[in-house]
Amino acid sequence: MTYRTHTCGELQAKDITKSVTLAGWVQTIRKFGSITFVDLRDRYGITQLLFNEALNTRLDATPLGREFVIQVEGKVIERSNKNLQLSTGEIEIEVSNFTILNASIVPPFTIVDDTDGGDDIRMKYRYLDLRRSAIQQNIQLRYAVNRATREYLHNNHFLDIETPFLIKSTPEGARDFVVPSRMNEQEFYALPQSPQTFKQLLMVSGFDRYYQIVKCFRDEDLRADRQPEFTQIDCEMSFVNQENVLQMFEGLVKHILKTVKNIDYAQPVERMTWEHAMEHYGNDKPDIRFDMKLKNITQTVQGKGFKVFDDAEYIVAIVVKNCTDYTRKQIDELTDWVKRPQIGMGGLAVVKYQADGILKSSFDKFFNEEQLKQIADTSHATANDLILILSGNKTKTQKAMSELRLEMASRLGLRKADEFKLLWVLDFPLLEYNEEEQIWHACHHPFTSPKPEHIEWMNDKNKFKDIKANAYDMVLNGNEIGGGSIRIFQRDLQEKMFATLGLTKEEAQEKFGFLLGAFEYGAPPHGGIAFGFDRLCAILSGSESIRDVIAFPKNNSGRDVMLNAPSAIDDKQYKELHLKK
RNA sequence: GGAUCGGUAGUUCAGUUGGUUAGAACGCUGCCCUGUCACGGCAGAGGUCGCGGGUUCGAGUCCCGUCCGGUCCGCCA
Repeated sequence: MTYRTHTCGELQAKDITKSVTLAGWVQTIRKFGSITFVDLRDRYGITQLLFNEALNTRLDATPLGREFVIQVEGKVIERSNKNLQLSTGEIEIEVSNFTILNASIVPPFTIVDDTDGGDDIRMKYRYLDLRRSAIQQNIQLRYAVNRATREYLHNNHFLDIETPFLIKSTPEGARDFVVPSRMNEQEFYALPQSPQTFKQLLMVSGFDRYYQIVKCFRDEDLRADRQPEFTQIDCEMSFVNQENVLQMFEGLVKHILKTVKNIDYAQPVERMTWEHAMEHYGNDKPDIRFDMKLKNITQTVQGKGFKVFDDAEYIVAIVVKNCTDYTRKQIDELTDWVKRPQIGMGGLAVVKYQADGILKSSFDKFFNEEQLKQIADTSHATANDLILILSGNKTKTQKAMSELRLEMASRLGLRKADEFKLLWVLDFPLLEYNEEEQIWHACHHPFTSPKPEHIEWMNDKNKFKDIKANAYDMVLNGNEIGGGSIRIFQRDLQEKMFATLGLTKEEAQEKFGFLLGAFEYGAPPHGGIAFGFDRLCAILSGSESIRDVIAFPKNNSGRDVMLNAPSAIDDKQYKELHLKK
């Protein structure tokens, strides 16, 4: 038996008079006395069926309901009223025979693009949600990105090599998911946070160019763009310097943009140092689709008797073009916005550079016209511009202004979903200080190579914060989509790095002895990068959350609400795994 | 660990200062309809207002606790 001769998305005017068999899901039923229209859906599209009881009394569509799976035989005929919104809108099927392959109870939400279902119910019935064409397109885009990645990397002689999921728990970084070992009492595997050490060992083994589109696991709290299990495009290369890596992988992203979105990204990918990004954008992943850079105006505004400024460590401005018409109400609303706990600023100072050249500020009591002009000049504002100013502790103020910059751009429509701007952020610090734990952590990871000229600073704690690494992030529209580094490949430097991070020699040997050992047998210089595959797919599909590009995602609490996982295990399992209940 | 918003019909939501029998839309059921594609018309069914406690003559509404979900901070080498 042949279930179908065609899909629901392919029949056109040229097929008129053909006899066909279609199978799919009932999307909607529209009954008009003795004739009934049924929209039949599969992943390829929708085809309208015509059930005409005047032709045959068996063609009564009354038994059908939404989401029934049916098979129909019939003839392709021309529609009297065409529907130009459907690819199959010029034709319909005059049904001669139909079979209900499987009935459906009434679905809890309607299976249409603009569904009435909320997140919760859609996740519980994810298999129904996945029938919706909007989600199906995301999943198809994900596959397209996967294919484009494999194609590019294969053409550049990368090998896809699988690495194990049951590995060893390591210190630092994210929390590990842990798996108890039945055969090795009181011992545990960990699921990999990334295949980092394995790919480095593959370089030692001479595989030269490796990649994997691979699941990684981190037991940390979730966000809209963070899942406990997520997918990376994980890559590593031998005998490369930083420039080689940047070239190779901006090529990859350009290839993906071309293949998946048909975008010719001809211009070179912009580059800036981490320090430059922090100073001019207030964060390490600037959105460069628009300007509105942060301007440090601390020197310009202090000493004028305005306590808010005089007491601040750092005062920063952004210039919002053509917004002097902002009303008091809008300014008050922005002020409330920066006062929200997530931003946590005390207030917002404003200077309006009016079209007539007159400057007005929210702190006119302390500043005369000329002093306001100095602020305008320092921040490169001209007539018609609105200057927004935040002040306070440097780190917090930079971060808050970075958020305000994005918020203003969103309000002004400057963050267009169909515009893609790539950026390399370079020269990240090697180390960062964790106030809470009072220790230095690796900014990227402990295998990242410091810049050679900074290696000697690893002997001086006071210079730790100044050590830069050969580490780089790729940023797309203000999202970190990938990050990597040139790695340490000498045993002594790696040991020094572990020591810097506070590991004793014994701990380093216990946790990473295999890697230190490998470095003694002729490890080649190497480096690599890993891209957040889910995040990349979310951006390319215009999705707000990576959940929209993952077939079976977890919710905010790390739960799979469809499976109801995680769940309790039975007593027998506790016993076998040598766990106490 | 913390902040914040939400939980009312199958679904998405409204519900005023605490006050009669808790509403709308979509969906669902039945009937009518030969050209719809957001079909239309008529009729109807459908509710433990997340859960527990309290205040009150009276609680969907106020208070306390708790569970669930969204977003964010911390965290995410």
